[in-house]
Amino acid sequence: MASDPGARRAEGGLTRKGVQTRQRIVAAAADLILQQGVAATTLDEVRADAGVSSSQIYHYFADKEALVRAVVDYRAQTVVGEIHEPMLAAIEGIDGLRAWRDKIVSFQEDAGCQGGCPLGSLGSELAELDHVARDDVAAGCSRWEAAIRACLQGMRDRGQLVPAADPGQLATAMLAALQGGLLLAQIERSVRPLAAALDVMISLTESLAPPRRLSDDPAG
Amino acid sequence: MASDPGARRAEGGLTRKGVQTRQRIVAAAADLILQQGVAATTLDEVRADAGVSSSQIYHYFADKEALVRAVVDYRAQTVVGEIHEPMLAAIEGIDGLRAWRDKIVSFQEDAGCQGGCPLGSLGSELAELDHVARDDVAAGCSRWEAAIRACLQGMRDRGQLVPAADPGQLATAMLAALQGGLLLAQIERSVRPLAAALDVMISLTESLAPPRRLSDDPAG
DNA sequence: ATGAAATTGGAATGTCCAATCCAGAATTGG
DNA sequence: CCAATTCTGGATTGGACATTCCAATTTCAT
Repeated sequence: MASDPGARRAEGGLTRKGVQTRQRIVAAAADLILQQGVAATTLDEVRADAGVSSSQIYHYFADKEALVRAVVDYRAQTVVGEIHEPMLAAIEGIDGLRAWRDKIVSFQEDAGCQGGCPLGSLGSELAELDHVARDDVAAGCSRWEAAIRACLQGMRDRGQLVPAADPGQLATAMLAALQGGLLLAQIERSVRPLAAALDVMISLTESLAPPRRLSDDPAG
Repeated sequence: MASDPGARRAEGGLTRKGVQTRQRIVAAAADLILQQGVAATTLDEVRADAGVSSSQIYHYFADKEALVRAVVDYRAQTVVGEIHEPMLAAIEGIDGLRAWRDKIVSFQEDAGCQGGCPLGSLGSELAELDHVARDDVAAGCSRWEAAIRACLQGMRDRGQLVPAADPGQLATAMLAALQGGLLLAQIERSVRPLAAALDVMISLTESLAPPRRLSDDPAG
């Protein structure tokens, strides 16, 4: 009825600055949680790292649980939506898959194998404590799996994999190997298990390439 | 010098009853921690479930951290030492590997996919918070991996796998697939990812069987 | 049996941390 | 500019939980 008064902007009812502040809080919380887990991260640490005051957190989030859920959404969006989906969509063959593996391995190497998977470790810690958060993580994993499947499906459609190959099952196994490899790497503080798990899965994929035929054009 | 007085028994200086009480505390803590994680498990819950009083916990353990470390050792011993090592040692071929897979999958099915891996989830939650506990989990994983490797090595030695197969790398990938499958199953509340991951790894192992030769005895 | 030491019970303590409150500052549409 | 409303800051509160304390009981070697 009345015209919208005050400083309203986005749908959530936040001004430009408000959106920035909220984002700063989520990012700070996400970093701390990756480093030390949800339970060990206090809102006071988040407050300090984000450079905000205590009441600001409660201005944007109902409670810690709501902030954690925002962190889950943030991780799902960045890890899957902004990193893996584009990378996987650009893959055109086994070599692309190897480059994908190399990026993952060297990223963990640079991180000193700390924190494990930003999404998977959230799932492990929250699965039995917050069913909404678990569903959100599950949705992220589902998206991730679908991106891998689409990559493999594309390879099969282009004749780079035999028709008998099952992109769905392979994608599930690939994601499991990735998650397990990240976990073992975190525990062992070495990328060895991560690299081995991905290498085995990629070798398997390579073994599903159709046999070379004389009519194939090697320069294609 | 003086003869050992009082009710001393084992090396730890505990009587029979003391050992039982301590064991009851560790088992209760292990169950609670599997269900809801380390941070969400209070010592008061452990006290109630174990049927002991508060001071007893502090009689046997210096603090919560010490109890958690005891739980890690307990899990490593039961999961790896008492379950998987014997099972893997008894495997004689691909069929045995499939039976191993079936037991893991139906166990998780019965558990409603709750809790994930009793050892792996501890690793995920503790890796960045307690380096001693992380080392203990790493030692357990290392034993687990060795048991899988010995199983595959045995198959290769018996000529069930081609000489080019690498039991070390395969075992690492198998454990990663298992851990990742357990995590995804916990998040998705379905054994689907766990079954798919193990099936793919076992199919791969099967594909490493040497080709049938006419001189082989099909009844052997 | 007996006494020294281990074991047990329950109440008390102190700290940490999530969550609240209210007053003051910044922002924006009109 | 101005008034409405959002945004911000710091102090406060209340509860949960790990940890401590001491007295009472049980256990076991001799």
